[in-house]
Parts: sequence; C-alpha cells; structure tokens
Amino acid sequence: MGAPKQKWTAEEEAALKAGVLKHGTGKWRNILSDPEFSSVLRSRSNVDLKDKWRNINATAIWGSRQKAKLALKRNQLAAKHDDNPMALITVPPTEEVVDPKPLAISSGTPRVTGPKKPVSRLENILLEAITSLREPGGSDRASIALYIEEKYAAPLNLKKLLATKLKLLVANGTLTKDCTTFNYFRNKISSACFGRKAEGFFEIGEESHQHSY
Amino acid sequence: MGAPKQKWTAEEEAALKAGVLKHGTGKWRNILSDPEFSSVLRSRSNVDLKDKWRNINATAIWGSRQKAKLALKRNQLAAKHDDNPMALITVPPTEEVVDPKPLAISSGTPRVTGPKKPVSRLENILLEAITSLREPGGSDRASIALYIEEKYAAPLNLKKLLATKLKLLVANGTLTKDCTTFNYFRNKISSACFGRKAEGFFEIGEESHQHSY
DNA sequence: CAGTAGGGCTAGGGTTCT
DNA sequence: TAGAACCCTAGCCCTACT
Repeated sequence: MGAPKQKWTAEEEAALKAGVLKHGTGKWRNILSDPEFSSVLRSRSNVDLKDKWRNINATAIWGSRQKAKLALKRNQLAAKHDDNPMALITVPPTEEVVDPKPLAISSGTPRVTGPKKPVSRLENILLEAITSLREPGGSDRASIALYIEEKYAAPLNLKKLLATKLKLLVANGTLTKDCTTFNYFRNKISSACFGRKAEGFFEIGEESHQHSY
Repeated sequence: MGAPKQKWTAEEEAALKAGVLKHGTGKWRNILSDPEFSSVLRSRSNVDLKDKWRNINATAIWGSRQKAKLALKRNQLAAKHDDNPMALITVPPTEEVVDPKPLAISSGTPRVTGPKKPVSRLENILLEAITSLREPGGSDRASIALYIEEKYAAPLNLKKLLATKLKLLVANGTLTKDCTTFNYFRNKISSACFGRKAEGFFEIGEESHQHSY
C-alpha cells in the first residue's frame, strides 16, 4: 500500500554524510533545507535522514542496531575519564549562514560522491564524534577516543586504531593535518560537495542554542 | 549536553490531572502556581503542562496527535447540535492540602502488551469535557456527548459508550452519582491527591469564564 | 515581556518488508 | 533471522497571537 520501500542510493547517502559534516548530527531539517542537498534528498524526510544515519552508524561498528544498543547498555556501567589534549580535530568551514535561499550550487557541481567509496566504518564514527563533540577549539584525539569508547564501548586498542586511521585519512587526502596545532580537517568531501577546497580551520558554527547545564 | 528528556512520572501526571480538574484546561500557569501542585510539578513549566496534557488527550481516543488532528479536521465539515439535559455532572471540590501519595489512576502501564485500554482513555476526555464546558449547574450527559462529538468526531455510539463508562466509574468508585440531581462527582483522585475523601456536590470554582461552543 | 495554542522537530522504541 | 526502511509517540522547541 504505502511506501514501496525506497532504497537509499549511494548518492543520497553521500549527501547525507556531507550534510552531517556541514550541519552536524541531529540537524536533519537543516540538512534537508540546505539547497546544497535538498535536490538529492528531495524524496526523503527529516525522519528518513535520522533513521538512515542511525542505520549507518549502527552497522559501522557493531553490525546492527540491536548489538549497538546492548553494547551501549553494557558500557554505561563503567564510565571512565581521561584527558590528554594534543592535536585538535575540527570540521571544515561551513561559513554560510543557515539560509535556505540563495547559494546556488557551484555550477556543474561534480557528481559529488564519485565512484564507489567504501567508506570504512570507523570513518563514520569519526565524523559523528567530531561533529557531536563540538568542542571549542576542536577535538583532540583523546576526546574522540573517549567519546567513541563511551558510546560504543570500543575495543581497548581504540586509541591505536584511531591514530592509525587518522594517519591513513591524512595520507589519502581525506583529512588534512594541521602542522601547527596538529589539526585535521577534511577537504575532500568539502571540495566535492561544496565545490571548492576548504581553507583554514574552523569550528562548527556555534549558533545553536544549547542548553547550558 | 542537552536535557536528557525528563519523563513524566505517574505522580506528576496525577497532579496535572488534578490541576486541570481544579483550574480547567489552559490554565497552566495557574496550576503551577497552585501550592497544591507546585511541589510535584516543580521541574515543569507551563508549556510542559500544556504539552503533556495534549499528549494525554491525543492518545486518549485516537491514539495519536496526528490522527486526532485529522479526525478533528474531518469533523469540522459537519457540526451538529442536539440538546437533551437530564443528569448533571460536575467536578468535585479540590480545596487544599497537598499529599503526594500513591495513587495509581490510569497511568498506563509501560510495557504491558496485549490490548490497549480504551477505558481509562475515555476518562481523560470526560474530565476535559466537564472542565471545559464549565456549565453552571454542571454538565449533563448529552452536553458531554456533544462536546466530545464536536471535538473528536467520536463514533456515533458515543452516547452509549459514555453511559456505560459513567456507570462503570460509579461502580468502581471513581465517580459518585448524585441520586437527587443525578450528579456525578469524582472522589477517587481527589482523595488520593488531596489526602481526603471528597464530600458533597460542587461545581467548578466560578472564577474563570471559558470559551463557549 | 508573559501566557497559551498549535505546528514542528528529534530521539528512540516498534513495526514492516525483504 | 537479520538488516534496512519506515512508523509512532513523548518530550521539547519555535512562532503567532493576544
């Protein structure tokens, strides 16, 4: 009757990821309103975006929502804390204000996602962590590791995996490492989705009214 | 991070219901200011009360806000009128004393499977109707039925359901039927919330003029 | 600015389809 | 049976109106 089950295309999924990078997780309506992605995600609702992102992340580490949930529950019995700020990792520009009007997509924007890019599982988690943390000045590796550990009960060797992964991402150009402050910033997706190369280091536009506690 | 979502407790819900009984719907600030409920509802805002009451009533008959809205819209295309006063139904006193005690009215059991409980749902509608009507001398069954019909496009057999429900409430002690004027008044909630049994027949404190339909 | 009504949004549990 | 897509609802936020 209702929906014939509309499978997500690689293009849509890429748009979603780029949208999360730009607006952060939980800003589904903003992503949909962004003329940058609205065309690709025309047939999706904000709830659809949320659900898809949940599926992506659930599968990312645990292979299923159920397992992720169980793991999360188990892990909530032990909250550890550890800090060791070193390198800061931030997300790219996104200077544009949240204005759902102008901003024509750079003419002939490359088909975005390009070919099959089997983005590894950890990468999605990384993006989620960085965007979710929203730490002023960016997130250091320790914080990211902590975030992932607490949320997903990642393996104990997470820090090592994380370091390796970050290095790899820098090597293949997905991330760029800032030599001065040891910052990483993504430029591959940004250049593909935003039609230009990201320059400089920015933090997430802090205009969302967060509850202070 | 943000607010972890504060779930409503059975006690808070009971206080809200009692508050609506006493002050009427839409008097959220009054309910909050009332020393009778201010302690229990300390962590809630007037908007929270409004939202919760909306959720309670939305679920009461239609199962969801969306369905209720659609039903209401559909029904607004046909307004019928009918009068046949007989028995008057009023709400009880609700004077003072705060006694946050047990009390286990409806408060839908969380995980219970099996068939829903439309019984306790109607109860909320009844309260809403009686308090909203605020008819001098109390509301008779026909008026209550009319109110519900107009607002919720209830099934045609509403009158019968209503009669059955009222009888049941009297039987189980939730309501008391006045043999002389055929009045009903609630005493279960009042005794549980206010720490004593309601006595005598009263009408809603005449201090606020409600919308007329 | 305050209060209410109503639309909208997100998170998370459930459900359906494959 | 698992996973992906979709549905439902509670709680909260935003805006318009008075």
